This record gives sequence, C-alpha cells and structure tokens, in this order.
Amino acid sequence: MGISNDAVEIRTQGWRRLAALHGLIETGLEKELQTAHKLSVVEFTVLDALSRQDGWHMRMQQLARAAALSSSATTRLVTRLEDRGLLTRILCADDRRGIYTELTPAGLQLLTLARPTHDRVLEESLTEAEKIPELKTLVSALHLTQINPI
Amino acid sequence: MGISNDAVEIRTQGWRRLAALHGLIETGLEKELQTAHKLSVVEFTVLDALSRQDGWHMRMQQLARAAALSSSATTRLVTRLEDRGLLTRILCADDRRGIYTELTPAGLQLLTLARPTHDRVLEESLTEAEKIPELKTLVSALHLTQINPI
DNA sequence: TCGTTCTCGTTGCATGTGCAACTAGTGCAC
DNA sequence: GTGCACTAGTTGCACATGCAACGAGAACGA
Repeated sequence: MGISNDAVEIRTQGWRRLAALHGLIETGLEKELQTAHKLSVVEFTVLDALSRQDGWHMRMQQLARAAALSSSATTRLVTRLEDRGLLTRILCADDRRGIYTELTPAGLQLLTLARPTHDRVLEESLTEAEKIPELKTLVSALHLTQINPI
Repeated sequence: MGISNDAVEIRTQGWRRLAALHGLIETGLEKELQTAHKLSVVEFTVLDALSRQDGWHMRMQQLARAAALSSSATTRLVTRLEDRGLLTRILCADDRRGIYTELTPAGLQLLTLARPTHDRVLEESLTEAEKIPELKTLVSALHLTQINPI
C-alpha cells in the first residue's frame, strides 16, 4: 500500500486506533468501577482531579474541562456526588457567580478504595491492548510519555 | 513511593492524556460533522467502516466492535441510518440469525461528502492538541504509528 | 448611577446509551 | 428426534449527556 502513505490516511488510522484504545480502556474501567464502587469513569475522574488539587477544591468550569464534559453535565454530576456526600458545593466569596466543589472525607475515602481498582484495570486493559497488533505501538507510546510538571 | 508506584503513575498519566486527546478530537468532529452533514461521529465511523469492507457489508456484531458500541446501541444506530436510506439490512442466507448491513449508494455519497470535513477537522484538532504541552508527545506518537496490514 | 455586555452555573427538553430480559435460530449430546 | 446450551439481534427501561434558554452576578463605559 504505497499510496496510503498519504498524510490523511495516517491521521485517520491514528485516530481510529486512539478511539479503539480509548474505548477498550473506558469500557473496562466503567464496568469494574461501577460494580466495585458504584462509580462511573467520569465520577472517578472528577474525584481524582479534586484530590490532586491543592485544598481539594475546584470551580465548576475547571471540573468540566478536567472531565471533558459540558457545563450542564458537570452540574448534574456534581449534584449526584453531592447527594452521596462525596463532595460539597461552596460559594466563592470573591466572585459570587462561582462555586467551588470540595472533596469531603467520605469522598476521599471512597477514592482511596477505588484507586487500586482503577490502577489494576488500567494495567490489565493496557496488557490486553498490547496483544492487538494495531494497538501495540500506541500502547508503547503511552508508556514512553515522560512525566512533566503540570 | 517505590518503583511500582511510578509505573502506576505513568500509566495513569498516560490514560488521562489519552482521554483528553480523545475528547478534544471527538468534540470537534461531533460538532462539525453534525452541522455540516447531520452525522454523529459514531454514525460516520459506521459508514466509513462499511465502505472499507469488501462488498460494503458487515454483520451487526462486527459493526458494534468497529464502533465500540453495545449491540443494542448498534441496533438503533443501524435503524437510524436505515431510515435515512444510507444503508440496508440484509438477512444472512447461511445463518438466519445473522443480519448484514450494507451501504447504499446514497450512503456512499454522503460519506464521500463527509470525508473531507472529517479529515480537515481531524488535522485541525491535532494541530490544536500539539500546542498543549501534555498532549504534544502523544500526538507525535500518533503520527509515527506505522501502517500495518490488518 | 444606569445600561450594556460578558461570564458562571442551572434547568427543560430531546436524544443516544447500556443493562437486562426476550425471541429466534444454531449446534451438540444422547 | 428431543432436549439443552449457546449465539445473534431486538426491545423496555432508566439514566447521563448536550443544546438552548434562563437568572444572577461582575465588568465596564458614559
């Protein structure tokens, strides 16, 4: 396939593989996080993002970006987690439009329980993906990603 | 923090970046394919997968795998596209449980129209992503992916 | 001060999704 | 043949999502 060295074709194939790998990992995580901790992947992502934040609080829009979600979805996601007592809404003092979401002790505890599951499934999924020829290269590339300061 | 914790951290970070890049690309594609051709990303993916198949037909389960969708979602997706005249269901002669989905001329035509949009947005999204430090490495890795025969 | 414009977060609504239960058909054991 | 387990695809249902419209507050200019 000499002609398919075309840049468009390379990009398309890269995207297909990226999507495939993403789907593989997400589906695995979704199932196990759900059954073991009653958490969806985005819910875990939000709790995890909060725990990595100084003071454990973030604004709605930051959260939306971190979870790759629309603001309306973020509103309802936060409401869900708040109803379960995993985080709380706190009004901004300086900008009264804004709302901080803060991890509660219960939220941190659940996150601590869920992390091992998350890490294990992630490792298993990557191992699984490495057996698929089209995905092997991409998985290695993921490993090689250097750790940057954010 | 031992060595194994580092491995966990590297995987987690890789996964976050993969998810971020995936979200970036998918959101962009979703918007433009929707407004320009009234196609969602999965719908495009299905049409594209069919067009790459010899004889332009696939079984439901193949389609489900190609689109990373559940079988029920695939059923309704195919129904949607069938209602628009973009593909047709054909009963398998040899296995009467099975159903082939086949691209119609109209489906192929729409796909031909949509592909340039898809390719353009994909390129733009990748260029965009390259400007984000955390994603730069991953984007380059995507480019480097060699083309394997499937 | 008032009015305009922008940003932040929430809500009504339509829609796409996964799970579980179901029907139809296949394949195997006996 | 008859029963039994398995696979392929569809449907009821609950639910998470995005878009558009909205209210509330901030920022700015005249």
